[in-house]
Amino acid sequence: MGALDLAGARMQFGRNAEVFGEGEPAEFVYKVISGAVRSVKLLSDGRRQIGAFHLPGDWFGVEADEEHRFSAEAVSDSLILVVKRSALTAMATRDGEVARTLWSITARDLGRAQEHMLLLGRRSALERVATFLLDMQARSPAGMTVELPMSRYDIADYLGLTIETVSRTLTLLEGRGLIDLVSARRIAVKSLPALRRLDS
Amino acid sequence: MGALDLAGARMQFGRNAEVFGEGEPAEFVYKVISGAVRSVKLLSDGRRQIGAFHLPGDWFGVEADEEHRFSAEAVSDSLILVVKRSALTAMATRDGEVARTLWSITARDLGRAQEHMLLLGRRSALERVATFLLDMQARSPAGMTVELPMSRYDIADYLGLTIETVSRTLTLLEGRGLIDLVSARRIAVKSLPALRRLDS
DNA sequence: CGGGATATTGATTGATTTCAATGTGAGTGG
DNA sequence: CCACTCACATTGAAATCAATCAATATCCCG
Repeated sequence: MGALDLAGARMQFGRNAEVFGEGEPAEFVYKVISGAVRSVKLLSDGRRQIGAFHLPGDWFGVEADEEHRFSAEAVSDSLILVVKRSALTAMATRDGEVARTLWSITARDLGRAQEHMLLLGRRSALERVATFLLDMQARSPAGMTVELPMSRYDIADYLGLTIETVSRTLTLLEGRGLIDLVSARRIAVKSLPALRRLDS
Repeated sequence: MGALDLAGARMQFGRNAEVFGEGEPAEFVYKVISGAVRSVKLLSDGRRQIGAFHLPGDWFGVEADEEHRFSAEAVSDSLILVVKRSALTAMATRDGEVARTLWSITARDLGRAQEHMLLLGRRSALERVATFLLDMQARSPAGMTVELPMSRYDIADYLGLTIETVSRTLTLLEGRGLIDLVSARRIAVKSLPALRRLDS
């Protein structure tokens, strides 16, 4: 994905700062350099659905449409690469490879959304949390210790659960010896296979 | 979307016939001419998640990747336009507009998946069913009478509910005077605004 | 006119939410 | 350096909504 990295500015966003809002013109595309970003939709009654977490290396905010379908907020202090979209679409009309890359990013997002859909369908709290931990582990730099940049509240809104249920489920997994709750934001995976067995 | 319609064959699929399977090479792309198609993922324990219903005019099975991420099955007897994918991607490398169209289809799928994600998140059965009815109404040819090509079982697996809950919720909506259950597969919407109020 | 699949309705159970209280930990100011 | 505080997290008890188990009912379709 080299081509897209060109001509971008690096911007710092503080914890909870909004990168862009739902419905805003999709003037830029973004890439996480460090930190973490969440894609958020808010319902009228205040309920919140987090569509995805974006970790270092992930592109986000890439739309085929003219406006952003989600808001994006920094989960923790984050460094973000910001690239002007018009430059890209102009390139895409000339350069087939750029066009193909943009399509791939959208397709990858679609894959993620579909997986997430599956997760939110008829799955128990235990399955949801297990799947979430496996995903975070797989996307973590390395090792069996996972650093969670997000709060329980974020996790709950991502999994379609309450913070209490997330908390209880983590405690349950610890009780079964599958994980170790080193601290609230740091979880050591003791048995990947056992977690995978919960992931159906 | 004219360009994509070229060079396709029309194929008939009977009720419940598989159009393609999850993991199969994505050799063709498809468009519903008449009937209805469901995108399906199966979990190991038999639970099923329906990712989308495709109605006449909808493209489906368009992948950026080399294989299909869902299975597709005819909900009712359906006439499907089948277009060789290699022809398209070849066109896409030469013709920027075709590339752009393919991207748009994927982006539209993404939008649908994201909406569906929202639906499957923390929403009550009443909200899910109301949203489903509104969506079907909006996609229906015209009028306030919606023909449902799919079974309660399909609806349940689409909404992440059981058939009993779907059935009870429809009965509840009828009791409240928002809809009329003309027959199992035909629902008359009596009050669009009232349904919308349930859609948060 | 059956007959089997599909749908509705009823009773009960159970998982998750809700309400409520307590615990923990990071950052701040005395 | 320690106590304080506020946000975040855990734990407990009760309520609730949907799932499950079970029994009809209805509708196509042959």
